[in-house]
Formats: sequence, C-alpha cells, structure tokens
Amino acid sequence: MEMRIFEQQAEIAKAIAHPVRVAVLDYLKSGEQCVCDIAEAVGTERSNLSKHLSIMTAAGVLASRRDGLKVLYRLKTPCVLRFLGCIKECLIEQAEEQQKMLEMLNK
Amino acid sequence: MEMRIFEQQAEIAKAIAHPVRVAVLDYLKSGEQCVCDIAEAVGTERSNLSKHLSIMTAAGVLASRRDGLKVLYRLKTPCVLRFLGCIKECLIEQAEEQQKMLEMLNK
DNA sequence: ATATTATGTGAGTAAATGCTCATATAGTTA
DNA sequence: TAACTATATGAGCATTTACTCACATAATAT
Repeated sequence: MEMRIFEQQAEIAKAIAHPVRVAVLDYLKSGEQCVCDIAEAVGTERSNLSKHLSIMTAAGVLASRRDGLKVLYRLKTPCVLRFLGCIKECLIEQAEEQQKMLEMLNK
Repeated sequence: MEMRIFEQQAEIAKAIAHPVRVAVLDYLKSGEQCVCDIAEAVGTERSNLSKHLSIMTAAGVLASRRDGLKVLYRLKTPCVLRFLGCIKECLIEQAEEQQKMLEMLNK
C-alpha cells in the first residue's frame, strides 16, 4: 500500500522531470495559454510539445479546455508551483555551497 | 540561461522520479542510515540500490559518509522533504477530486 | 463542400534508464 | 596476510522515453 503511494509520487515527479516540461509549467504561472503560445515561449516543435502536454495532463498536473480553434492549458493545482519552488530552493542551496567552496579555495 | 535553470530543475526532479528513490527519501526522513538498512526498508537488491543512491548523490539530493564498513546516507538538504510534501499535496488534491466525482455519480 | 488554422496521434528510430549478475574496492577482524 | 562484510562498479540486456516526420482530427470561415 505504501509502495503504491511512492509509485504515484514518482509518477508526478516524472511528469515534471524534463526541461521542456519545467519550462511549460513556469510559463503557465501566468495563467492559461494556448499551445501555439506555449510552443513559442519554450521553443519546441508543436507535435513534440503536444506530447509533453498530454503526459502532464495524464499525470494530473495540467488541465485543458478548448476555445474555438485553440486549446488552452493551465496548471491543474497550485501545488505544482510550490513544488518547482522547492526544487529551486535546492538549487540555491547547492549554489551557495559551491560558493563557499570557492571562497575557501581563494583564501 | 533560463533554459539552463530549467534543465537543472529537471535534473533534480529526475533524481526523485522513481518509486524506489522516493521510498529511500521517505526512509531517510528519520536520519542517516546505512545502505544495508535502506535496502531492507525499501526491499531492493544492494547493487541496484547502490545505483539509485549514487544517482541521487550526483544530483545533490543525498550526501554520504563512511563509518567503518558501512556507508551512511542522509538527505543533503531539508528542502527535499518539503518537496515530497508538495507532491503528496498534489496527490491529495487529485484524490479529493475523484471523490467528488464519485459522490456526483452516486447522487 | 473546401480550405485554413490549431492541435493530436502513430510509426519508426535513437537515446536514456533500470535491472541483474559477476567482479572490484574499502575497511575490519582473526 | 587471509578471510569476511559492506558497498560500488561494469557489462549486457530489456524496457522506456524522446524526437521527428507524416498524417489525422477538430473547429472555423469562405
């Protein structure tokens, strides 16, 4: 049972574990956007992006609705953002540590 | 430049995006542990676990120190835990939504 | 109905990931 | 030093993932 939870947590992490997908999530902070605008923002082929979007949708990270010709994607829950924030914190801590190392070396 | 940050964020997410690795992180909440205890806790082959540990160490998520014959691993920064907490929140939100669906269907 | 625009999907291929087994290394004890 | 315990690593293989291209579908407009 507990293993099932770990699997599901890993599923969500997987859905985010790709630079293009992180970029998409970051872009969607500003609200829902159509595929074409997302594609331009992250600089990816449409069909490739389309697959990344469907992966994240399947994982429950994104939701979408159609508006005429366009399909608008949005973050399904705000916790995804907090999540990215936590990762950023880790990076900041890593960078700070490296800086300390650097200072030690320069002394 | 921004893309580099997305890549690094994805790197960290990747380091976590595996059920065994999530289980390890969860187990290490309790403090540093040797490989043998981790292996028993998560139920994995030693050599396999060893690789998962080195992946997470390379990503800067874990740190280790040797103590005699044993090698003790620990979470490198507490933000990793907050991080898992965020994923759990996402799961909880998903579950709640499904429950609402269920109630609708039963009405 | 046809053309046009936006998005999604399937096949094929290249690359990355994960697992297992056998072997190597590091430290301990006799 | 030899035997033993704990951990790490490399080769080989199977599986999964990502990308590209061509084509399919959906909605709109003429």
